[in-house]
Amino acid sequence: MLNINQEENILKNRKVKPTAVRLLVLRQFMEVNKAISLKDLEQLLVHSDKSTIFRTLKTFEQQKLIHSVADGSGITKYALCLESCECEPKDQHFHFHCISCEMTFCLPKQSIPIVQLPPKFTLQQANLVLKGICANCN
Amino acid sequence: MLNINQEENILKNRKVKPTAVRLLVLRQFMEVNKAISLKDLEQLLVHSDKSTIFRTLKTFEQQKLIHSVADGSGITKYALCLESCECEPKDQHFHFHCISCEMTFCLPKQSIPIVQLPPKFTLQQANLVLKGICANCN
DNA sequence: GTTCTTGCAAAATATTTGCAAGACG
DNA sequence: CGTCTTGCAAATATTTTGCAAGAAC
Repeated sequence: MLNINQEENILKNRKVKPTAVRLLVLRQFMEVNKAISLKDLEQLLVHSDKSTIFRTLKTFEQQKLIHSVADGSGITKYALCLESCECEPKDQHFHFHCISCEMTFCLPKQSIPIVQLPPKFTLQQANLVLKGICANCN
Repeated sequence: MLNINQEENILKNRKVKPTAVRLLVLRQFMEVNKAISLKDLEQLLVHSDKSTIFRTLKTFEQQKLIHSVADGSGITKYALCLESCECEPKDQHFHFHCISCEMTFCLPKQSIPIVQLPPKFTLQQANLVLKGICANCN
């Protein structure tokens, strides 16, 4: 299928060898459209090993295919880096965490707020996590 | 000392019985002036038990004396709720995480950026974590 | 064959709970 | 006494690594 080739290309573009598990993990990210944890993936991909998925996440993260999201749930989640997500020198990540269904979504990119830092502090990345109730739960 | 009474009052004001461990934990928060983890406290308060400190943190959090900080380090940290930190319906937390020394500081309150949420999403809290290099490491 | 990936097991790290003894009123 | 707090031990959850077998090139 063309789809598979597309996913393969995504990986190749980031210098990640498109192995079976990696394609499965990438596909999950593309399908769910929200931030998911290692455990989530474990349960979605019952035939792949936890540690393999773990290392896949680290590889993806390193190659900027995904980024980690600390949404305060205590479990590290990961989300796809879309075009609207610039995983570059000055990262900016916006996420919404629903305190009802516990889902975490990426929000479309918006301009970063101007925040005053104390003297001599230099900024590299900004993560904004908004919490509340999502449309489904409202 | 007057100081102790002051700390006792802080606890009493939040309906928390000022026990020995609680006073020690509160004092640590007031002294360090940054976000600290359970493990940090364990090491600072060698004579207090881990689980007691843990429950103290939960109690403090519930009574809005402290709030948790997900700074992406993988370890949950906690920081004092100062006057500048309104742990109320519309929470806003600003933190700075130094990727060099791994310290996490509370930033003084600033107005939260206006962020456009998708339809039917309602906002209750906003957490902004900025990452970079702090003054000490710069 | 050499390098990279995978699965299994297990280690390492973090968080949380059960329970009985003790403190406090 | 009765309630709340504490320490100890241990369970649970989460993240991470070692290693040998297998796949890819």
